[in-house]
Amino acid sequence: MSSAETAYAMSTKTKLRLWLRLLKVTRSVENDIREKLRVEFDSTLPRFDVLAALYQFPKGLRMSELSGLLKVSNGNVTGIVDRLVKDGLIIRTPVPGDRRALRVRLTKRGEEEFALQAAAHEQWIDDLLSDVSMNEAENMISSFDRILVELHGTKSEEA
Amino acid sequence: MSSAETAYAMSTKTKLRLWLRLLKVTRSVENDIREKLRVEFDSTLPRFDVLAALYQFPKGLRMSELSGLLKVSNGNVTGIVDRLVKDGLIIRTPVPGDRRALRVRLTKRGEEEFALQAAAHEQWIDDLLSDVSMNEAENMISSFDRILVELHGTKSEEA
DNA sequence: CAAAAATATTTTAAGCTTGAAATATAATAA
DNA sequence: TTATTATATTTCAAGCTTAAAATATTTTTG
Repeated sequence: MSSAETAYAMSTKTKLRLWLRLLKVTRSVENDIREKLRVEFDSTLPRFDVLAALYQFPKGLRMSELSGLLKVSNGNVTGIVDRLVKDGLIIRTPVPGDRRALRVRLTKRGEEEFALQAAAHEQWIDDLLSDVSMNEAENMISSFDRILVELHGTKSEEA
Repeated sequence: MSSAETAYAMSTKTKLRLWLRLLKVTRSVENDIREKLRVEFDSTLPRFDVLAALYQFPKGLRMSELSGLLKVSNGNVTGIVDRLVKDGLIIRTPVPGDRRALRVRLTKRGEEEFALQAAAHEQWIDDLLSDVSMNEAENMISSFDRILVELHGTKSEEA
């Protein structure tokens, strides 16, 4: 094996290790947040994600915009939206001029409820990552931003 | 607002940003791997995770050891194991001396099949993270290791 | 205009996930 | 020994997730 091959193999193993750590950290934090949403707000992570997306778009989003933003399937969003509508946190309204489409937006109650959840969520994350220094966080953020460009770049090159 | 409060708020926002990037990268890679497992091996991430755990323990694991290792619920593992058994990749054997317990291990076929999947998986990760330098990867790994200590430390202190 | 293609959304089938309840067995205590 | 408590696992109900099929509507094309 040449030294180039050796270096390549090392890098492969290191990347695999990186991925496994990334996964472990993410799952650990996710499990924590999931549990807290369940206990403190009787809610779930997918519901939180939908509310968070709609909170950013007060005028609402079409179902397809919502699923595109969250990077989940259309059919998936349908079910979550159904339940949020039933709970009175969001509403579906027709889109004038296109009878196929529906716009979804937060109700007053949904907005108030999400504001509470978002504040708690921010604090949970601050606590969970309390050990991370500002400097370290910023370094990781820029690493991730470059990785994300690569991940999406690869994808769009394929298309 | 004092300058201490300002710094605190900045750090909170930075950590939230870090968490959102972490989540985005992880989900993006996961979606990619999930798709590849589906197309190339007609399998899923949870199945891969179970096989990977069993591959490390040739003598097998009890159901509860398996769910503990994977950090998922007991009932969850039951279903995944059911399907893997049906596909002939793993087997359940009784534990001598304890008729409540079952040990699960890979079959010959399961071992061979997982070896193929693991090799492909390693390559997929290498490709997806091709933009990450060795140095960067190692820095992130040590950051994550410290974060993981914190995450688990917090948990065990609570208990 | 009428047929065909495209778009927006929902439904469906199968699998994943959880917490809680149910079973079965084992260990402990009275 | 028998009742109680603990442990190992499965079952259950509810919700999340996907890809593919089905509906409904709009746009494009012939």
